Amino acid sequence: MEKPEKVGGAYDPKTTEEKIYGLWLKSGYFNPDKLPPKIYPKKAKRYTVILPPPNITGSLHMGHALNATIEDILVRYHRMRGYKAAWLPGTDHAGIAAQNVVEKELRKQNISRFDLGREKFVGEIWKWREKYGGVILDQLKKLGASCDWSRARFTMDEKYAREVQAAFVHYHRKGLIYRGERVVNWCPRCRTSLSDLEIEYREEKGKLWRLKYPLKDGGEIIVATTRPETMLGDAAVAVNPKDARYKNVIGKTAVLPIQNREIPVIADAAIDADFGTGAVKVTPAHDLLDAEIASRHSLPFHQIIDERGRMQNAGVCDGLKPPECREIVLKKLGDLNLIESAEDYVHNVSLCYRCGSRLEPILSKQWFSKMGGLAKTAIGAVKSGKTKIYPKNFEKPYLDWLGNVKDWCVSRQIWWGQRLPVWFCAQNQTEISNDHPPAGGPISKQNENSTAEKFAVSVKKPRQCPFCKNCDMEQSADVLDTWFSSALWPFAGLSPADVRKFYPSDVLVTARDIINLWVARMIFSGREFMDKEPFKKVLIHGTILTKEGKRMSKSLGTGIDPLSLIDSYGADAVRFGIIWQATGNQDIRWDEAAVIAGKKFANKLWNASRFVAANQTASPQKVEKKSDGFRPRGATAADKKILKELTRVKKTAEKNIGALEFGKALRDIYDFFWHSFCDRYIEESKKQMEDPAKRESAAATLSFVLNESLKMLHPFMPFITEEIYGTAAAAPPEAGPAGNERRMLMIEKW
RNA sequence: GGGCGGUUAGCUCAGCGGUAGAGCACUGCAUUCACAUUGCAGGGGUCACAGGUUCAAAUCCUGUACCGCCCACCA
Repeated sequence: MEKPEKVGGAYDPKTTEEKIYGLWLKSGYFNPDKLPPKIYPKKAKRYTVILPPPNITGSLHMGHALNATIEDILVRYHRMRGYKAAWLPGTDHAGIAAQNVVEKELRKQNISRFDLGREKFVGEIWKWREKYGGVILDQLKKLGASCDWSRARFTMDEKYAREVQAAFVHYHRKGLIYRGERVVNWCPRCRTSLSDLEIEYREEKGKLWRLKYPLKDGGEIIVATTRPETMLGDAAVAVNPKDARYKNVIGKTAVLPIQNREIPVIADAAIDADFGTGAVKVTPAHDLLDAEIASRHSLPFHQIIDERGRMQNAGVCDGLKPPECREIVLKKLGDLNLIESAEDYVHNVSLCYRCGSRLEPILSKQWFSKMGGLAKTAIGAVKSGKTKIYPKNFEKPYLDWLGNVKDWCVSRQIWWGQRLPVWFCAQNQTEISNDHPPAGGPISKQNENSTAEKFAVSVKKPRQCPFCKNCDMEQSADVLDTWFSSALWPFAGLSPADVRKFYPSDVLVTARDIINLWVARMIFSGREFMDKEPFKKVLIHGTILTKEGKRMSKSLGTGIDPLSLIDSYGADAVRFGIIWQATGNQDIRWDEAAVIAGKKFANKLWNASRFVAANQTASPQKVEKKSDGFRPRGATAADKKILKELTRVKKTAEKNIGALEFGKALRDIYDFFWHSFCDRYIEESKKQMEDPAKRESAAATLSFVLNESLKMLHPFMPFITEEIYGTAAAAPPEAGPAGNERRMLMIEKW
């Protein structure tokens, strides 16, 4: 089939996007300090958004694209409304994630981090970061993000890191950070503690064993467990005090099989009489609930699993992994005829959120942040309405979590991150170093916390050891939780002048999975250090899923790469497609058809503007200002109608953007532009053009409506609108056909 | 165990008290007139199910079913 030669041709995003982004960068307008003072006077209001700092390990995925598109819409819209708009970007050092990535790289050469040693290994991560850490920000540029790149921060920048350490010192001085030996969630692969929020659960088919523990005075008590191997660390058997079945067993002594250790039978209200046999083996060092029970009853903590997740000090199967040990224990118990039964049982196992390894609760010395008071301020911020969460449903999980939150383990035993500003007396070392691979020996003594520990807390190394007066103090080997660091993101690392300009920000846009992990912690940190909530609004957007409703995952190959979409359809079309689907706050089942619709729409815009350009009259157009907008002299009914509709759609767009309803806003503008303007008005204008008396008003109306439409669409589709605006097609009538004194659309008055 | 969403055209979703909408897909017609990445016309839905409130319900209330997500120390 032969196609007729076309004069103008279709819009090609590739040839324009790079050029336009270059123009924006050259203008400097992404930096609010460089906006033209004529348009943005000193007293102009500010509008600030902070970019949730992507991990340096990441590459742009659909979630980032959605997040960034929303933020860019808000920033561009407010910039056009006359606000000194700022969007502050940066990246997160992503402690465990980044360390794991580099460890994996090294493993290919058969090198472990311990082979390199701490300093060299951290050097490797820095090298990696130099090479790849900025990739994701460059990818955001492809999307059209109007971030103030001159203010890009990194959470491991010297200034930022120092402020993170200072925050630790501040909390410690206030008594809000303390050191304690507790049972914590431990990842044996990453060899670090994790906070309660850094755990993922997976259902696993296992068995529930009923084991017989003989009583010293004869008889037996049957306990139910999913992990028989942990019986080697048992310190008691517990029952509910109200459980009639065990009334006369409480206080008696059981004899732990295999080790033949005597353990008490105790009563604790935490035991559910309806589960299993109603009697539970208590393993204080390897179960969070058991640890609580143990501390209530002063039971000993037998640490039988080490930092590598291997059995130790158990007398049986030392050095083996727990599942291997389980077989041995079961065999021995079977031989002793102490297994009552074993039934199939589905239960949740806890996994490391970074590497997916099975976690082992172990007893460990860690640093904890007291959450009580801080949680209260974070609750108050939302309850008082000082920080508003959109949509409102997300307030409940936020408040519920804060209402029951336990102290936050903020120390990590990895190497990549801000070192704890804690200095130990070298003569009285109590810190267990994590700088060497654990030998498998005892990692900490039981109930050691009574010893007075000799450490000083300060950002700088103390000149003189306050304890022995003459040692070279050693800094704690631990680093801070990445989320402790990112909790300070709204202000840390900014110059004092910038803090005044940009704190607090207007809106935080993020995904729901980090409401507690990040948002709540930013809110109380903001209150603690800046005495003010860090943002007025929190917008929780949906998650982009596959068309089948499954999570997008790189490893499963279900992910969609926004960059390849941009390559195929253009950034404007991708932004359009994302926002088209982002109505309400529902999760999005990704449909590429929406991006195709965006590409078609871009083409429509392009061609409509060519038509408008071709129909401009030589002389400047006369327009009258009416209360409801502009109206050309001698306007026809059709002219008036489209102008009236334009006024309406503009107001609706303002309302929708204000309400953070971007999908609605876009659909409405789309419908107006395509159907009202192109299908109806442009067709009508063709007739008007033939009548000399109606020609001028048609030309003026075409130009005016196109011009206004470009402005409305610019936050959504910045590249093509900027490109068209730079041509004569969209010259505002009052500016004359050649478009004198044109500004860039990005700073044009909305 | 608790909480939060969802269930509307073949697909992805809007609508959230007044006689069903969009994009894509589908059917028919129309190409020297900005655009075939088009225009015009059209087909297609007992709005998950069952009760209730109302003059009126996809829309409000109650319950059920299925799907999804989050939280939780049932060992």
